[in-house]
Amino acid sequence: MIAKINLKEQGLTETTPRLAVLKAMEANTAQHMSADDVYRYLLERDRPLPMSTVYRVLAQFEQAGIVERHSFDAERTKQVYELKDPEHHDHMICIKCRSVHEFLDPQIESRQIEIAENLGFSLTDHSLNLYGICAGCVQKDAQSEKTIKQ
Amino acid sequence: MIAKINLKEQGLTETTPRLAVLKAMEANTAQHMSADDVYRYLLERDRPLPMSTVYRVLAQFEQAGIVERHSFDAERTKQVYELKDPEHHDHMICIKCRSVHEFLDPQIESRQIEIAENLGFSLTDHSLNLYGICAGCVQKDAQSEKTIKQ
DNA sequence: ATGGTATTGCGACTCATTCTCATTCGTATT
DNA sequence: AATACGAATGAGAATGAGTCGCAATACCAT
Ligand SMILES: [Mn+2]
Ligand SMILES: [Mn+2]
Ligand SMILES: [Zn+2]
Ligand SMILES: [Zn+2]
Repeated sequence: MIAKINLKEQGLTETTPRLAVLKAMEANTAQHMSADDVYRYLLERDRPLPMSTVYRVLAQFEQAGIVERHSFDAERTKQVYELKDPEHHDHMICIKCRSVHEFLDPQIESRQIEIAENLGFSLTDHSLNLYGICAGCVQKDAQSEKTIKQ
Repeated sequence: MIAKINLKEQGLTETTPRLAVLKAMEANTAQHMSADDVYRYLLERDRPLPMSTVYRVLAQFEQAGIVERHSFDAERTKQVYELKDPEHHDHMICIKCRSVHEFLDPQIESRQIEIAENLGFSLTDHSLNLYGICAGCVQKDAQSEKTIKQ
């Protein structure tokens, strides 16, 4: 449940493109969306916005703390956005099916703070991504192993 | 201390470009080097290699497990490489001076494994980056605060 | 309405990285 | 030592995500 976002309260005037992008994000809270995902969503479900505007608005939203940007996928770096979770969470990404699990581990969170403190670092942010093979894909893998052996 | 690397043992024939890139990496273990850093290092200290070859060789090294690739810097994604640490470590990056501290925290490491297990994930890899302001930059910040107030 | 500021649309641009392909190298075989 | 053949390289073109510049619009306060 992400609180209803009011652009004005975030210091952004309510323009048509901004409202459109916000709607796109709110309609897809289950996913992490690339700029292109937003672009295509609006093209199909709403009104077309040029990519440059999509990027610009997402950047404005990021600055305003409305969305968060991530680069999963160490390699092919296409960045993705999601509405900012007032809590905060980290991500576990399946390298087979690209599915993403979100989690929050208090132990890890507090260790990070301790580590930073010990080094005299003033911690402002962090990103933790776990990569692996999700339960579903592990099973599929086991299946095809069998098939091959037959 | 990173063990002497033998290309043949890693399944790579010893060609001049490969040896050059390897030397560049070994001469700069204190840093995380971008492809361009490697390129410029070789240009100045050794023999010029085309960027395409630098990228190609670094990719080969990555596949062979000789180097690791990271994208620090959530924003301007220029990737960096380092000789693979047989231990493994995570990174804390100063957002002011771009300096990088390496650390390894057994608690965090083992929590990650537990988290993955609990979700049925088969963990293959992870990346943890802490962002903040390093001790040095915190001080500088404090200094300039004072100066402004005068 | 008027003027001034903020935002948008459009295309051009950047720049890291990858790709293509002709040439060259490495190595095994006659 | 010539030949053959796949592997690796060099040079530059191509790709593609993301950014920029700027004229046209929209928004807002007088
Ligand atoms: Mn998320
Ligand atoms: Mn490192
Ligand atoms: Zn999966
Ligand atoms: Zn610093």
